[in-house]
This record gives sequence, structure tokens and C-alpha cells, in this order.
Amino acid sequence: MVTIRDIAIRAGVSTATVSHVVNQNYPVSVQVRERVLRSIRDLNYHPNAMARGLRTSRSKTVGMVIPDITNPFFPAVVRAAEDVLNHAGYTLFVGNSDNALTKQESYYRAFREQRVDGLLLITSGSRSTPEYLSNHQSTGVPIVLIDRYYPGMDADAVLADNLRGSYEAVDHLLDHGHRRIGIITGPLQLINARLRLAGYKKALEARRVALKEDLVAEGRFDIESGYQQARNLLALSPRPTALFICNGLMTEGCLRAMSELRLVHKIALVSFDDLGWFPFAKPSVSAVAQPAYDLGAAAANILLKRISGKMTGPPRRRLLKTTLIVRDSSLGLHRR
Amino acid sequence: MVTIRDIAIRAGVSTATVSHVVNQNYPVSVQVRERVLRSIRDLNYHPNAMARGLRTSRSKTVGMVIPDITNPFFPAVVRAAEDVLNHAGYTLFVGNSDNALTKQESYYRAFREQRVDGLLLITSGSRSTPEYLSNHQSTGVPIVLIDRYYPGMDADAVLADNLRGSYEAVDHLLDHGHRRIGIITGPLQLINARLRLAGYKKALEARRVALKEDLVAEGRFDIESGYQQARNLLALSPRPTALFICNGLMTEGCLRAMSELRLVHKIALVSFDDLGWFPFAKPSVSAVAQPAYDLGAAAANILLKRISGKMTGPPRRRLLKTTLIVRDSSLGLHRR
DNA sequence: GGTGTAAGGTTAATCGATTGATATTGGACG
DNA sequence: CGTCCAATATCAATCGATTAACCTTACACC
Repeated sequence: MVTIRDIAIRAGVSTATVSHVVNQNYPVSVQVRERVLRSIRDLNYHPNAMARGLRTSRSKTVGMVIPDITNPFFPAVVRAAEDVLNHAGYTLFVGNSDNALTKQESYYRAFREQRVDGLLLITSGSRSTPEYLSNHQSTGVPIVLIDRYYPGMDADAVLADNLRGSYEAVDHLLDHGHRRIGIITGPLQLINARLRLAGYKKALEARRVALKEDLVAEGRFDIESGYQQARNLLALSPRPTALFICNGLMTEGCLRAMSELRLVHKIALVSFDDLGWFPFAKPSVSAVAQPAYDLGAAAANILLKRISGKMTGPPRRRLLKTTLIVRDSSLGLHRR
Repeated sequence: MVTIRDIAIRAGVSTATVSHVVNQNYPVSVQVRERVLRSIRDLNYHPNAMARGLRTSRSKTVGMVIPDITNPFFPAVVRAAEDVLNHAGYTLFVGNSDNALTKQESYYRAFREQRVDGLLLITSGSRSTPEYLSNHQSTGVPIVLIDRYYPGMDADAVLADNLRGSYEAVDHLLDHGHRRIGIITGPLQLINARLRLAGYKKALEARRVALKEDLVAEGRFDIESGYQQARNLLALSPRPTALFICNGLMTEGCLRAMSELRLVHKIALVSFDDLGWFPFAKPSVSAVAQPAYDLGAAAANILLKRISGKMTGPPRRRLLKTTLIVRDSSLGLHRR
């Protein structure tokens, strides 16, 4: 590998001068600058990020941990964060924790060891803040939580209004006369899964509909558990007349179950998360759309402000609105 | 931050000894080891990857560049690669190039500067090998291409059999009597887009069906271009009786166009890429399934072998089979 | 001509870990 | 009791960049 020393020798200057040219933070005469730049081009020199980072303890990179790269919601958030960060000259590295706390921790450590300047974290399930995260504050590396948070962890967070989103969804089903509404929740260690369940309960309460425990099934936010729990709920008698599924992947599994049981057109359905293909499903699927792009962009912006020191003080929590998109699956129109 | 020196002082030993304990590559007496480990735990010490990497020029990390994180195919490949690499003790960092050559290059550089031990690359469009990649070989850092390759670039590559996959798809449509088959290709700078088009042409030729240029539309492998080009093709008269769409995202756009024009049930459809929701679309969508997981896993395995030096010699190219999955959209069953 | 000052360069310490060379210690053995 | 060896531990150079402190010109101005 070609180093700063090689450039210095070839251009007949000191390494300090090369560094000044590269970083443009010190006056260098035009002739010298040209000579150095030519050598850099000739030798195809690129500074060693490790050496630089070791010296400056700053890397112009940001690490992001997401729980499931195959869940389309998260890539959408990543895209947004990336847009904002690239624009500001930062490189975003993504790690997929696979919903495992251990993997989340190992990515966290890997990122810290790479000395990322900031962290974006969509957490995996745990009711309490893992120790390494509560210890994190002392490091001075800003961290912004997205979509989920650990109760008691005081970091900035950008969240969707899960409670209200799911309240509206269930309220909508109640509006259409449904009284036996099944719900497939996410894993209840996750705060957003709990909030979505809470929205469901609140909506029922508001209409004085009794909560039936057997209509509440806990999934794992993946296709398989959506399928399994849908089979369970649909095997009840009397059957629920409507289902509220707490994320997009589980809705996919649920649809598989419903189509196997030939119930697709008999049961109303609303999904949390709006996936691109919902309009083309039969029937088209009603959904609570989350502002995925805005979540990512807002989080990245906050992170940048923290990194640059333009924002200080106690952690802030931003709550973004969801939108209920009504399609055929909740209207019964498909029963024509 | 706590450094190796802090540990050394607290444990009353030299930094060298601490290093030996951490890396387990040198005998250390039990008592000393215990003392050191305790200090490490007490102070919550984690080695600085930059310092270590600077010294050893090795990082136990792998970088992966994908063109579009919102296209479900790529996350599936990432998942596979990650499984294999994590298992071998490596951390995988992902960068999203957004189909832009400049971003691809900047991720490439960022990864190189972070001194990743290997690279997995799903390239963005260019007919020839970018200079930085042809220069890459001299660096000794192994690189494996996935899904696409640049002609003339000699690196290992793991690919799906695009030609044959699309041949089978089009052949299947011909089987069902279609003679006016529209195709929406990917961007033709991409080798796989060209191969899929070639498969289409070859299938037509084999049945002596004349190629009509106006039935060939070039998309960009994204939803929007799928929508646009579908509108164009469906506006032709006479209309094509079938469409072959060269990736999953464009199929989503195409379905939107078809549903706007109320043609969903009138036009046969086959998609390259099988997305999870295709069975639930109306009609369910026939597709050429790519072995996404196998692609990622195979590539990661080759990379590991190259890193460890267990595999040497000239680049190898692996071709994995695709599978045609026939559903309603290509059968006309939905016209009942 | 002497002096002050700004511009342009260089020297060398430093970041935190690794590792080859070297020192120390305590037996074993003749 | 010396000598030698193995087992452990330490010393100090090193990786490649950054940057504070310092040096050298050149020129302006009195």
C-alpha cells in the first residue's frame, strides 16, 4: 500500500505538507500543492482510515443496526438515513442483528471499535436496557434510537405513533361492525409491539367491547409466526370476523394461512406497516402506513446535530404520525 | 476511552502481557491472566480496532456493496452472506450504492480504508470494469462478485443462470400460445439485464417467432420504470398478450399500471425474481425464482477460502440454477 | 539596514495496539 | 554450586496519519 511517506518523497516535501494538502486546513503554495496532488494521482494514494482515525479519533462514518434486513420496513429507513448522511459527507455502515440481542451487541461493539462517529439503532427485543447501552452514554458517541426504544434508556429517539396508529386501525374495524377482532402482536418484549397491543385494547374499551384473551396471539414479527398464529386464531370457534396484524411480514404469513383455509374473502384484515404490494393482493390489504423514510431521515438529522455539537442537552423523543390506508380487505367490498 | 495501557497499569503488568492475554497467542500464567481479565471487565475495556488494524492490517471484517437495499432480492443475499461470515467470526458491513457508480466507488474506498479483509460486490451498471476495480487485484484483498459481473474483470463470481431462467419463462409463455410477448428489461449496461434479454430473444428464435423491437422496453429495475414502461407497452396496438418483466420491483410497477388500466386479468405475466407476496397477488404471479440465499452463501464461502488462502489460482465463476414457478398470471386460469 | 510579521515548510510527538528481541526467574541437573 | 533451559514477562520499534511547535524566508516599513 502506498502511504503518505511515499507521496512526500515523490513530491519532495514532508509528510506534514502532504497532510496539509489532503486536508486543506493549512496554507500551501500553489506549486507545492500541484506537485503533491500529482504524486497522489500518480501513485493512486488513499489515506489509511485506521491511521487517521487512530490519530483523530473520528472517522466520518456512522453505524446502523437493524433487526431484520429482509423486512422491507427497515431497508426503507436505512435508505432515508443514508441519503441524509451521505449528503453530509458521512458513510453509513449497516449491520443486521437478526433480532438477536447477542448480534446486536456484537455489531455495537464492532462499530464502536471502528470508532464510528455516531450510531443509529433499531433495537431488538428486551424489556430493559442492556448494560452495554446504559454504559454507553459516558463514551460521548451520540446514539439515536429509531422505531423502538428501551424504557429508561435516555437517548434521542424517533418513533412512529404506534399507539394511535393501531387505535385507528382497530377503531376502523369496529366502525364496520366487527366485534370479534383477533390480533397478532409482535414479540411483547418490544415496546412497539406492546404499544400496538395497547392501541387495540384502548379502541375496544372506547366502544365497551370486552377484551377476549384468546383473540390475542403473540407473533415474532416474521412470516412464519404470522402464519402459525393466523392458523390458531382462525381455528377458534366462533371464528374472529376480523384480524389486526401488527406488522407486514406477519401479514404475509397470515395471508398464506387465509388462502390455505379459503378464508381470504371472509375475514376482514388490517395490517400495521404498508408494504408496496398490498394494493395488488386479493383483496387489497388495508394498512397503517408508517413514515419509514421520515423516521430514518429525522433520526439521521438529529444524529448529525449531536455529532457536530449543534444540539446539546437532554435526549429528545420525536413521535411521527402514521396513516390509515383503507383498502378492500377491511371493507368487505371483496365479498361482492 | 480506556486503553490497553490502563489495563496494564491496573493489573500491574506490561501492555504486551495484556495483549497476549487478549489474543491468546502467547503463554501467560494463570494468576496473571486472571488479574488482567478482571481489570478488563472492571474497566469495560475494548481494544481499539483502528490501532489494531493499523498494526496488523487485518480487521476480521468484510464489506459488501449492494445496489438497492429496498429491492428484497438483495437483502436476501445479504442475509445469507452474513450467516456464513458471522459463523466464521467475521463482521459484515453493508453499503447501499443506490445503483450509482459514484456511490459504489465511495463505498469501495471506505471499505478499503477500513481495511476490510474481503469484499462482496453486487455491481452497479457499467459496461466496462471501472479503473479502481481493475487496479484492485494488486491489493491482495479478495473480492467476490455476486449476481452480476463486469466483462473482462477477473474476480471470482457467483451468478444465477439468467439466460436460461429467462429462456424458460418466455418459452413457457410461448407454450401457452402467446406470440406478442412484451418484455421490460433492466438497464442494459448490466450484464444480467442483457442476459435476460438474450434469453427472451433465444426463446422466440427457437419457435421462429419474429422479434418485434417495439415490444422491448428498457426499465431501470425499479418500481417507477416498471410502471412507465408497462404503460407504454400496454398502449401499443395491437396490445401484447403477455409480458415478461425482468425483475420483481418492476413487476410491482407493472401491476400498478395493469390495475389502473383494468388489464390485470387480461394479460399474461411472468416476473424474473420471485417475491414473497406473488402468491397473494391477484392473479398470483408466475416467476423465475433466483437462489438468493445460495448466491450469498456460496459467495461468502468462496471469500472465506480466499481470505484464509485455502483457495488460490485463477478466478472461478459459479452459475446457480433458477426455478420457474408457474402461478395463475401466466396460465389464464384467472380469466375464468 | 534593522525589525516585525505573515506565509509556507518541517520536525517530532502522538494515537493504541502488536510483536520480535530481550530480560528475568526458578528449577533441574551434573 | 554453577550452568542451562524453559517459561514468562517486558522493552521498544512499528503501523500511517495528524498537528502543535518551531524554523525559514521574503517582504514591508520606518
